[in-house]
Amino acid sequence: MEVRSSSCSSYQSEEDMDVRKGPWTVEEDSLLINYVNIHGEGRWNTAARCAGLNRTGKSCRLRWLNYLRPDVRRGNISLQEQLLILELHSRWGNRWSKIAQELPGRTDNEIKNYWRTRVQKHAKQLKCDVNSKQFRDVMRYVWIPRLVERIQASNSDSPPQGQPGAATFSSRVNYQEDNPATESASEWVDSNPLPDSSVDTQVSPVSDLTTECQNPQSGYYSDSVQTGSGFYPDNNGSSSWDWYNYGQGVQDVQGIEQQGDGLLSGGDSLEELWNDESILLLQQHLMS
DNA sequence: AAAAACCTCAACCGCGTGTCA
DNA sequence: GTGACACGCGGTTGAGGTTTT
Repeated sequence: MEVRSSSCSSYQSEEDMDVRKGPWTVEEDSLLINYVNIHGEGRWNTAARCAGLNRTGKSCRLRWLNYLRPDVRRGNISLQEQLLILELHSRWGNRWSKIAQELPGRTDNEIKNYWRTRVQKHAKQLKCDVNSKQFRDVMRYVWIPRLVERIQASNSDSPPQGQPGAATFSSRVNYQEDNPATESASEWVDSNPLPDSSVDTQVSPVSDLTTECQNPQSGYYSDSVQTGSGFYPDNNGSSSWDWYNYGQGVQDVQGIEQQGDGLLSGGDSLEELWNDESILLLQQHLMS
């Protein structure tokens, strides 16, 4: 398809044009793809004009980044990705674009949506604020360790073929090969037992998350939960989270876990880590 | 089978920041 | 210094799809 360039010469402000909004059509997508293939990303207002799109530059940029970009990855968020999101959010808060940088192919929008629809839903179920200490503790001492266990299990049992939303470890590793600067959050945590505002510039060797997960005794989570060292929230960054008594948090949640078997049931998605009983137990604990 | 409730996610909006003339 | 413009980010919305009643 030919990229129209005639409209490029005559500038029309967005106010002058009757700018289109709403869902993109296939033809609009093609126009934008063609334009970016030829001219590259950036200068979105110009792109909108020169590609003959009756859209704002902002809209073009968003469409490209969230949907049309060739490396954008769609489909269910894998367990590994869920783990990364939880870890990174606990460190960086709602800095979605920063978190997205650690999940190649995922967009900030997607991660933000995931957080709002899945994670906040569970906070609601537990009748606590998603930013409350209680919910953070639950995430940190119950949810994340269970996710790690699930990842270990699914990795050691059988290839997670056919599982809903299962991006395999190998795909995760491939991401890292594609993007060597990307480090595993688990590894980061392992090598950074204390909060460190320098994390932004840190580049650690690429790790294979599989290896770490295959060895629960040496894994970060089991160690840290037992010893009270490890994954701390960051009070240096933009996150508003405070320091808190990590050891007490461990005791709290261990108490929850001791209240019954099946606190967290099996399943392949993060949602399935929760069942009615576990929610009830956690609610009771949070009330006390 | 139909209506209501719920969920997901693409897209929009407002605001802050950076750059340049 | 400052105004205009482009860009990027996080919050929010709403249409459409799915599930429940």
